[in-house]
Amino acid sequence: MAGTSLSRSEAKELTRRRLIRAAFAILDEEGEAGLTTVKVAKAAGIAQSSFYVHFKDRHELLRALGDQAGERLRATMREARLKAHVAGDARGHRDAFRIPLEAICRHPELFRIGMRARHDPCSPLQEFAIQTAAAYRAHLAADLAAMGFPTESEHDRRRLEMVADGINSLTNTMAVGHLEGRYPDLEEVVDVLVAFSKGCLRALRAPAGRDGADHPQG
Amino acid sequence: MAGTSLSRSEAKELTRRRLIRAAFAILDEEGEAGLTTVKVAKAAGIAQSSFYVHFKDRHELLRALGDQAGERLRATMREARLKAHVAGDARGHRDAFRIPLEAICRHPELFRIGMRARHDPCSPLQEFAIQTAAAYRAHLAADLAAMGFPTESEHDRRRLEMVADGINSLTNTMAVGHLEGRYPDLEEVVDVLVAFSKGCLRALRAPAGRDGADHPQG
DNA sequence: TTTTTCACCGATAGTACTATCGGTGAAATT
DNA sequence: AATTTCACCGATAGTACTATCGGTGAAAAA
Repeated sequence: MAGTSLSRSEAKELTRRRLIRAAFAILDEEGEAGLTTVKVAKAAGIAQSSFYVHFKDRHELLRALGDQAGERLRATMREARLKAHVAGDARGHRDAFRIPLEAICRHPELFRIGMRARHDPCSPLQEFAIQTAAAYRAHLAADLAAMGFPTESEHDRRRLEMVADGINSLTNTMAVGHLEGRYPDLEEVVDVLVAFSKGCLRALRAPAGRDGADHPQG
Repeated sequence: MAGTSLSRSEAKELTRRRLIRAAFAILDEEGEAGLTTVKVAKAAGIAQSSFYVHFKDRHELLRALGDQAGERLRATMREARLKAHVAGDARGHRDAFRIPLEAICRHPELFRIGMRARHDPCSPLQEFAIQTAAAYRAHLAADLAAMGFPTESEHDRRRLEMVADGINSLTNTMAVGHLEGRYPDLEEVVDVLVAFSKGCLRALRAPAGRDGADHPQG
């Protein structure tokens, strides 16, 4: 092996990274209930008691996991914004859906963990998951406004939020289907997402649907 | 109090029901990690050891919870089918979205538990949650086919599944938003769901979109 | 009335995990 | 070279939960 001798701080940092990597793997495979100091330490190749050299307690590990996941997410969103700006209009539109899908596929374990934490009230990661969803929603809402959604009235803005929320969940659902092998062609997934959003855009730009004047009971 | 004297089997059945009710409450509030025999028994007002009079072990309780949730869901879906058949076309369309939403609002704790279990590999309820999602998807796919989605080719059928999957997740997401108070008007939620699905229907019935002939890479 | 059944109880053995403590040897510092 | 630092170790106290066991009293059966 090359470079066997590491400085003490380098070795510690490496061990810490091993712990976090092991924690993500366990979190993905066994859920939060399976994430014990015993298992994480063993998976990282150190004694259980040495876990506390790196983290004050179990809770601090979870906080570190959330931080790291958030960091990775922000990087992905920066990248997505950049690419979308560079690309043209129609192409940028497809990218707006493809890039998040690709990001999910790059780190599916992180995505799955987030999906789980989203609805788990006893998870320290729940707050992170909710903030993540909100951030992605805001990201999307800006794109949709640029696409032509009206944003004048209070009603319009709430509807925009609902649509962004919807497209977010659609993206997640399609990603799950893709990861489970049900929708193997990612371009087809993008097609469906585009159809959903474009269809919705068109339906909502037309002032009223076809069922009633506005909506029957206010 | 009236009818204080219950037969032994009646009293036992009542205690069992108290246990299940307590279990659902704890599952909703604290997640599956908080669902211990200690807490459930205490919440139901019996000794921890007496838990085992009613259930072989902790796992059997979870199975019972899944069974009960499934039973309630099937009843809801029967009801929805019935109402949709009775109602006319345009009205039935709105109902197809409103009825599941109302069912969710009737038992939000059950819904939340399902959402959580859906992505939790160590949950005995995961299988139930996945089957529930699949059943609802099938239910919806039939409705969509009736609405005019093409179902001839393999490609069409997969796309139909994707759309059903999508509408399912949209319904869930809107329900969450409604339960969290972000989308207080249920009719508006139905509007958005209708717009999504009708828009998608229209976009997909037209053979190709506007970005490319079919989809670039096959 | 006498006997049996059984839902419930308290106590407890066994298990798994958290977090602390003193010890150790190699890296870092002096 | 002598000393200090500290990442890691094994041992262990403390905690929470699961599941079993023998006992109890009232309902049910005889």
